[in-house]
Amino acid sequence: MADINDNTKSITKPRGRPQAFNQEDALEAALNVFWSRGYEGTSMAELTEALGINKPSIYAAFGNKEELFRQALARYVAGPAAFVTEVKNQVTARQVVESFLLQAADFFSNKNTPSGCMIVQAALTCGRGSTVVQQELMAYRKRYEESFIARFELAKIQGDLPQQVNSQQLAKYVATIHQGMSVQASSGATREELLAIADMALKNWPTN
Amino acid sequence: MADINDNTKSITKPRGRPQAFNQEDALEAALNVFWSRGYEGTSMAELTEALGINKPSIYAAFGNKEELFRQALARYVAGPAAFVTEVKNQVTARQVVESFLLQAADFFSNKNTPSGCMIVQAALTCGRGSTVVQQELMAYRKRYEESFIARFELAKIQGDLPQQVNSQQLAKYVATIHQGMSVQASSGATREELLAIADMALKNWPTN
DNA sequence: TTATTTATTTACCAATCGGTATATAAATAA
DNA sequence: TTATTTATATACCGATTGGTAAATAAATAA
Repeated sequence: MADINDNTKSITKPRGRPQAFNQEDALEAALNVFWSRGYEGTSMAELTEALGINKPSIYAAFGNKEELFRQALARYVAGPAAFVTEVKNQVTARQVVESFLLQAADFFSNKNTPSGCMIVQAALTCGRGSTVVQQELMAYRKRYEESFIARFELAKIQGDLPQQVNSQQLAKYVATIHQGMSVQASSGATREELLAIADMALKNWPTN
Repeated sequence: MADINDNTKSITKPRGRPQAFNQEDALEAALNVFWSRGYEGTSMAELTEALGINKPSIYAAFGNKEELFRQALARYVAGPAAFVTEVKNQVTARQVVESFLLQAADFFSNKNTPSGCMIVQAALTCGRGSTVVQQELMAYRKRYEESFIARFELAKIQGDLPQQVNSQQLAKYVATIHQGMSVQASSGATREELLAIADMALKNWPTN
């Protein structure tokens, strides 16, 4: 029997005038602006300029400024910042954190992208009208921290992290280094300087 | 002979209508708004509300928004954040940093003041029109870092810090912890959590 | 008292903010 | 062709931004 929701024939061309821009490219351009200027520091005027698209087209494609920011943020997490999730596949907790901080040093000082972490910087402070975005970024940071806690608990079970280690504290310590490095990067710290910071923080790894 | 610029007789009352508000109190109120909302996140409307003064009086007393911010920042440095300078009077480098990070933990989590460090948060990202303020805050951070470098060099001369220590790297490490703690505090970290981070960072102190 | 000086209040300014109504252009469907 | 659908460009919206002109109030000086 034929499926009523059969969409296999949707190879047919869409009905009206085709979009004149590549939506992924536009989203990446928006990401770069939000990443370097923050949420409130980015104006719709600057976005139209950077995307090469007029405002009504942006609103038709992405909703509004806040929605565009959310989609840009999702792209940031899945794209340039994906290493933060991937490092958890390292075999030991120590290797996870080493890989995390060293890659962060590279990432934050990459001259082809804005300096520092978008999730840390995009709305640390903001006006009354943007507290929703501010809290969403806080929630992102909290979730990342919790994922490190879970990884450390796993490491304790697997035996590569001492039982007496406080996973919450260790995760908060690692997150703090990461966030501090982000501030340093946006203040002009070089790759070498960031690597030296990461090295120093890693000297501090708990042992039996 | 009488000094032409003799101002000793300036006990005389000023000429016109007296200021109806206490300028120091107003500046402190402005500091609190800028501290919690950042430079761009603070509007003149919110300032008039917080200071209880109309805009023309603010402009007459402080210049403009940018100047008011600068004066509030100077008050921040000389007042609540004065401990950052004072800790350098501790006798050893190790004591300087310990005192610095533990006091920062207290300071950032003080419930009577905004969370985190104004110099870190007030303009990490901003719109095109505020890059001057952004760079001034960067310069503040750089100066603080340099003052720690100088203190560590002194400690090496005084013999309480090993000669092979790289003062630049150590100062950058300490600054990174501080800045990371600031982000943590503005994300809701408690005093105890911040103290645990500081303790962990201090475990890492260089020895012979 | 009257003149002068300074601060406050009110009302306003141009520019910019995020967001949209309207008209037109470019595609497919019939 | 004509109708329908969707995207574009232009021009505009009310609200808010930082900042000020003008009128009034409160003090001292003469």
